[in-house]
Amino acid sequence: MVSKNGYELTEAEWAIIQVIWENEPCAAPDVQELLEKSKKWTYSTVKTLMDRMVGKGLLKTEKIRNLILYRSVITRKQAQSSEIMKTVKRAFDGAFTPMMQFMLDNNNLSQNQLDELEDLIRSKRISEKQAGK
Amino acid sequence: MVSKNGYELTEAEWAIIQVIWENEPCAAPDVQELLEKSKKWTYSTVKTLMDRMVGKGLLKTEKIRNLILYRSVITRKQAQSSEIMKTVKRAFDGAFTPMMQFMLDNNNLSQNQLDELEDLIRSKRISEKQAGK
DNA sequence: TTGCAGTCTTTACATTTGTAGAGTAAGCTT
DNA sequence: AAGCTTACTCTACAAATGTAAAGACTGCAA
Repeated sequence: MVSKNGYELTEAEWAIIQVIWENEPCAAPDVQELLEKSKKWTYSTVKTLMDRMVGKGLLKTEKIRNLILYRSVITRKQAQSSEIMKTVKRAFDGAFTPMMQFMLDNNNLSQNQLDELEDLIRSKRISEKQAGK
Repeated sequence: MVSKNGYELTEAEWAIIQVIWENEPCAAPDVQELLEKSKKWTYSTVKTLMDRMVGKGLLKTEKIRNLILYRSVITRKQAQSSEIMKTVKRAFDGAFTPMMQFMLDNNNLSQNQLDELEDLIRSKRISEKQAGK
């Protein structure tokens, strides 16, 4: 199952799909209301964006009587992965380790964060070893 | 010196600026030629893109007789950093550690890569400790 | 001096993205 | 039944992005 990699969400689309992931399934007016604070979008704007996303296969709809409910087609993980892919391709020539190295070097993380990461790597390594890769 | 953070390079702009970083200073025809293989852009296209980038402050020019030389205004690191910032903001709510965690979990790195990272973190931690942060 | 090769300038056009107004349909209230 | 409310549809429009053709300039070769 090769998940078609490459969901290029725009800024606005990210805002919307995040709300949907949290409230799935939900109607356009709700999404608009939930975004009222952060974005100052009108209902029209939100609805237009959502319908475009349906067209792109990012969302899907289900009509119940005269109400339209939206759901996401892609998971948050898929979207996150695509986003990272895009960055690693564009800015690091597709190489992950350099990208992580860059992040370690440039985002002065706290000792705790570093500890966390080290733990993560260690357990990761162990599980990989067992999986024999 | 607060480097204005937020250089949103588009896909095409990335392609171009990479060539420039490698060949700085360089003329439009050269950039076009160097990209011939990967992108199938005509001279017009490349030149238009480059001039727009000058308008955006991503590149600058210098005219020598009747030849125009281009240079980058931002460094590769700045661009990389912006790219990562964008991703972490959009897709990880601004939190770095979760993003790195995600990368560790989802890009099955080899043992060697994991080793490398662990080393990096370790030395990072030590230098931070000495810097007393 | 004429023309060609190389470079630049101008203009254009389709698509995508952000943003939204205005009109329409349908159910609820009185 | 008339009107209000809610949700939806259609249309629009500016800015950004991708892509490029056509024309203009200029220095060198014949």
